[in-house]
Amino acid sequence: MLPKAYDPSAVEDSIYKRWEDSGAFRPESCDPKGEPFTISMPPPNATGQLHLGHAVMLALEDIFIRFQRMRGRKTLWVPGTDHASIATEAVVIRQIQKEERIADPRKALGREKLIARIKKFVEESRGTIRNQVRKMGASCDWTRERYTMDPALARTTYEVFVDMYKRGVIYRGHRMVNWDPKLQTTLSDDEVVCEARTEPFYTFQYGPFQISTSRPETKFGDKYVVMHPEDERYRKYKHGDTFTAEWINGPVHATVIKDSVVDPAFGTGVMTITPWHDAVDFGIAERHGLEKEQIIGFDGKLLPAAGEFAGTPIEKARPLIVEKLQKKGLVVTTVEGHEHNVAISSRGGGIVEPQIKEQWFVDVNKRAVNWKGKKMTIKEVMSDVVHSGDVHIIPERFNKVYFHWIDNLRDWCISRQIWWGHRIPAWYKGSEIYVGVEPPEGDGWEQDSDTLDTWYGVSQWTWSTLVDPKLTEDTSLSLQEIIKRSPDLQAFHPTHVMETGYDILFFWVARMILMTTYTLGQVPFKTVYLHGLIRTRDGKKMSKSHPETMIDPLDIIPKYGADALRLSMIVGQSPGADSRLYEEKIAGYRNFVNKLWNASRFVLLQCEAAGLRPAELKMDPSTGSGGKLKIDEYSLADRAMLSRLQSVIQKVTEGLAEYRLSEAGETLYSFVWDDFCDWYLELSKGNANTAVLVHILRKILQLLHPYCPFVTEELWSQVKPEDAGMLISKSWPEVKKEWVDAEAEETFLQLISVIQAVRKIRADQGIEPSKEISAIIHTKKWVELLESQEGHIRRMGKISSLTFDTDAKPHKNAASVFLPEIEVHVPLEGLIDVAAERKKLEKEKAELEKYVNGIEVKLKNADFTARAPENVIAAEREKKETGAEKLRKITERLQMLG
RNA sequence: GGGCAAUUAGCUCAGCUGGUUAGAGCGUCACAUUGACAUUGUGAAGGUCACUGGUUCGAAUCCAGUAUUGCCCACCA
Repeated sequence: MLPKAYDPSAVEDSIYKRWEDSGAFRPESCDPKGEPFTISMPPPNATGQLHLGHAVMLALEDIFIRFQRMRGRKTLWVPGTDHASIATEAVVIRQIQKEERIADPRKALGREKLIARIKKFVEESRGTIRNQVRKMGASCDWTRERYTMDPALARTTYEVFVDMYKRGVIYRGHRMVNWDPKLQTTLSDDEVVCEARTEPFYTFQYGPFQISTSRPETKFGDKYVVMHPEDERYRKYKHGDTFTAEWINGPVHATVIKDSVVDPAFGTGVMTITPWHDAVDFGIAERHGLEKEQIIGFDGKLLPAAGEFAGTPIEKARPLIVEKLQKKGLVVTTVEGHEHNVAISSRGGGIVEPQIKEQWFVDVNKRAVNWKGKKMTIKEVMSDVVHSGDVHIIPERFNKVYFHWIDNLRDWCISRQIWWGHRIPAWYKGSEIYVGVEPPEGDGWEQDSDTLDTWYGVSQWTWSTLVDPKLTEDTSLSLQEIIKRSPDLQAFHPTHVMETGYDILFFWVARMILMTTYTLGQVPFKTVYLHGLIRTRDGKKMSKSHPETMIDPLDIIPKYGADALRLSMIVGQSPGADSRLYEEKIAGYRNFVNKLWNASRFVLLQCEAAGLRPAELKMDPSTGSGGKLKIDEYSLADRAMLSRLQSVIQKVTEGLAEYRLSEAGETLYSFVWDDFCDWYLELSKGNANTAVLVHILRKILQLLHPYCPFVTEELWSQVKPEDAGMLISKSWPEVKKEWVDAEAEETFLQLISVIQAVRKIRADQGIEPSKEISAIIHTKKWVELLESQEGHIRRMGKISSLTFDTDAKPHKNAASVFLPEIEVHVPLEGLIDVAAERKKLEKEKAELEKYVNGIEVKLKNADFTARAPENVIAAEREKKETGAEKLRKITERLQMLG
């Protein structure tokens, strides 16, 4: 017999092992005729611990996968890890700095040794991650585990790079980049975050002009003044005019430039430019062919161009420069508290300095993708796949965000000045350049020292993980041949769902669309399901700097079980919205899991009492063969429950298929707790139909399995039919239409109403709960059904005597329980007054009739009419038709009321 | 500066395309409870659905505006 309480930590690990050992996670164990269903697990960074973000990702994907697997799809869920170049290198460097007190590990160790250290660190982390993923119950195919630094994935990364280079999509050029002086590397636009700072805003005299800036330290080399071509105030100055201005380190020869990016309304309408350190200025300089000069070094210190300030870090130089200008009398005004945005590195937290550097870029405007029979630009394809619905984003509102991002997308800087990652496959010899997967022949070639942005390689993840690694060892095969010959790639790509946090929609989801459409001519996935951030009870972000705010899945699982954790993150959450998590919530779902456990325990006890083995029990109420009852011989409660079960199966199946996990989960939660436990099991006491009990329990376990796989699998082993295998591979329950019995459900509700009414009488009359009372119940329509349930009603309502009287007339002072046919002859207040109810319905019906009969379409909004009149009319008509349906419903209810 | 979302019970949130008495969980209170389950059961209290207008027979739901909060985007020096 089962213990009284469920102890997840006692069984979870062994259940997981049984699943894994059985091969159930592999598509090869699924029905060979099943349609494939694939998910690529977003690879966690190989930096160590999994957090709640990973936990929610694993829970969601596991639910998708388990549901489809149980339905007979050939499911594949590919796990893996990401080398996470910048993040991992930073973690290891910090570790070395801390533990070995080496100030600059890069310098001290050199490239080879540092990489070796990182590799070792990553190996350990990956082990930890694998273990953590298992703890969550994730049913992914470990035999297909991948890592972004696998030789096979490195090969595909390089092949795509070389291909893009050859077709001119990847280019090398001097461009404005986001330079992180702290980490000594460039960053992509997405790795830069803006932070509002208030700093003084200075206006300086510059020749005849006044110019404003919050960054005086960049102004040394400024020798162009720019204004809007149509600014009347500066009409007398012509484009190309020159003049001499006294400036920080003496006079400069300046030139007037007219450009329409300048906003005449801002400040004085005139600005000087610093093309090397500002993207706008760079654009102006490019348009007019102006000189560019570097003022700030890559170490964040001023260069010789700053004269006496050379070598000073910029933040120190600023007040000194202002002071000097002040002495020269060139400061016009200083406004304190000017708010502007400062670019901060999301990686290292340092201030990002725009610099010009030679870097590798992906050209997003190159017409180089073959898509739907057309040559399109990367941008166009990225936009098209979402517009056309090839990729469907859940929740939909992220479409807008996505399109906005695409519209503003600029070339993607993919080179990073760090060592950990895929090294750029380019070699230089003097002015020669060679780009290829294999190093060039001959001496004197030196490889580019930079590595690729992590997101470049991992953006091929959905398909590079499916490439057959053996094929990539054969250097004579082209990438397209490898793709064609890889069986998994052919069978399982495109993947079905990409489930990830909305915070990496741009970093990753968009880039996967880019890289995969380019290389394969396929979308990487059909549906994008975005989850939100998990926050603390107060709605704050959980952060490493405040460990007390963190909930660690590995602390929670031993205490509450993986199932409870999963439920607490899924049920009651909607996609794309942030949610809060705290221990009481998890405890609530632990209680639910335990409730399920004990309900099963009760069922088993009933079987034992009847001398039956649950495994042998089969329910086939349609035939009634083998001495069993036919369904219409079942009790009211049995039929009502079986009928209710059918609609639950339908709702849950639809919900899961349409990614409405929370809704389906809630349906199950309330069915199990409110219907099955609180009513059906109570009614079964002393009069149980074990076949039905076992049947419903089995269906519940099946339906719940995607949500809480461990406890359901454990219980399944107790109640499963003899010939059935593990729950993980059991087929999903089907709706049996012939068991739907609306009348039984309705009557059952009446029965419950009677019981509740009696309880209420007791409360209202102040009758002590321990004391039994007498009640007379008159029924007309359902007298037979209710008579069969007399025992239950008496028992649950604590009624000492019940009388059924079919001929009784409705009593004036009787309190009626919803229907006039059931009356309780005890005066009481607060129950539904049938007369009032009828009146209300009649009024509503009359009102509806006016509007529903003979559809009169009235257009509500003139604007809409102008735009799409037909649509509006159609929509309006449809509305009226649903109105008609409502009318029908009301009429029906009125008839029921008599 | 642009965009998106949220605002419903003390707390966390449901409420789909407008229509029975606005729901759930937690918390609170009362009562129950010796055999599935105290990780329980039954019930109660608690909401003018942020505000103001509008559309409608009818609005938490649709529209407009306001306020507060949060997020994303952005080259205003």
